[in-house]
Amino acid sequence: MEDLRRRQLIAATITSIHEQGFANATISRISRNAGLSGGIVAHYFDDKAGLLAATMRSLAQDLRTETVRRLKAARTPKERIDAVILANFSDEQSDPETVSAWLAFWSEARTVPGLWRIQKINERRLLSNLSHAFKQILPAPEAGLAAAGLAAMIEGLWLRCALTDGLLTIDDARTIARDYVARFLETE
Amino acid sequence: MEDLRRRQLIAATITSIHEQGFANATISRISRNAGLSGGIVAHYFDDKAGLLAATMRSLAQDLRTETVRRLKAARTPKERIDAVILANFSDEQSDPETVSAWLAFWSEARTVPGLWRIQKINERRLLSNLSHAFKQILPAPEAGLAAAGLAAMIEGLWLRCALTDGLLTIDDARTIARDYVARFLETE
DNA sequence: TTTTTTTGATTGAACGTTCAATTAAAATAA
DNA sequence: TTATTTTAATTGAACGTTCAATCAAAAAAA
Repeated sequence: MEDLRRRQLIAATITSIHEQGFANATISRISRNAGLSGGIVAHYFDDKAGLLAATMRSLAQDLRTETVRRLKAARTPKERIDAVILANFSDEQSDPETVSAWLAFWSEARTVPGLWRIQKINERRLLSNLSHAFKQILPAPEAGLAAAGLAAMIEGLWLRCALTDGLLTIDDARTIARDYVARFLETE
Repeated sequence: MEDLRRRQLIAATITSIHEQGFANATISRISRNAGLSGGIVAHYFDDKAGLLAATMRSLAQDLRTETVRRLKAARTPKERIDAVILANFSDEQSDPETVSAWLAFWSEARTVPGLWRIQKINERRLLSNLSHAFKQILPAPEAGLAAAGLAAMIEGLWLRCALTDGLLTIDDARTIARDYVARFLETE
């Protein structure tokens, strides 16, 4: 029951942020979206800050699970880089609600310590996955540049997906990211 | 006097967003930061929404001015692309307060029509500047990919500058963006 | 003086939190 | 089984706080 309710409220938080913006994602709106009463948030998450932190943790966890799953199937460094790209642009990770929520949390995390920690861990993991793989196929200085560049590009593509309203599709994003990687590898 | 006050309040809005986050950028805090009283906002901007829209417009205007200035000095398509990169990563456009404010407005613009229009115009201009230049030195399909890719990368690098706390410097960002462009041009 | 600018107190609405009351479920006893 | 007790889950209203908006009054400028 506890797990179900927590999942319900986290899902309703993401939906609320997507539909009305972070500022209007109030406890009463979130709980109404979840089909529950307002008081339930305090029961399962202590307070609103707890619900928001749990929501961001849930988003990070989903992305991590998807990434690990695809990395396991990858055999070469090149495949590992592609796995990270495909994980970030999978259907679940790049649906509009998820992307909207990520964008809101990026903005919010800057000044909220509890969210900042989650953000840093996530960011480190992305960069570490990419660095490790690039270092096996490129000389050190170029590998660092490729990893930082691809990490920035992935998040930039997410941002544009959230802000372009269909002008840039997930498929375009995949193509652009993969093309970027290919340009590093074809000189070998 | 009117221009001075408007500039004061817009600057105070950007500072407030950077220091306390968008949610805590209240009228009383913004006006206190500007050394003025709370009522002044209504006098010069009607209401808070007016001040926020004016702030985003001011950010977009500054970026536009800087871009136009550098584009005028550019002679070749390659120089025009570099001008756009250098404008986006100039000292004024990429200082922490400005980047924090942009991030907050990106998030907010999704659900606020008045901000969404500003965002769309800005986005179109960036893409148009890049597309036009790339089309003069690359075949059409590759030019579109390069323009979309560089636009995403520029915003992704901004995002990382706002969220990495000095781990990625403006200088790194410039290097990564320029390297991306170079990889398109060296195959010619 | 008249007009413009600025203040700061006031208002009403909306928010997060808290908590006593209610309901449903589970455990125990008859 | 049926009745009773206990536990847990959930509600919804009340409270105090904070905010944006309003406005009458004061200050400054013309």
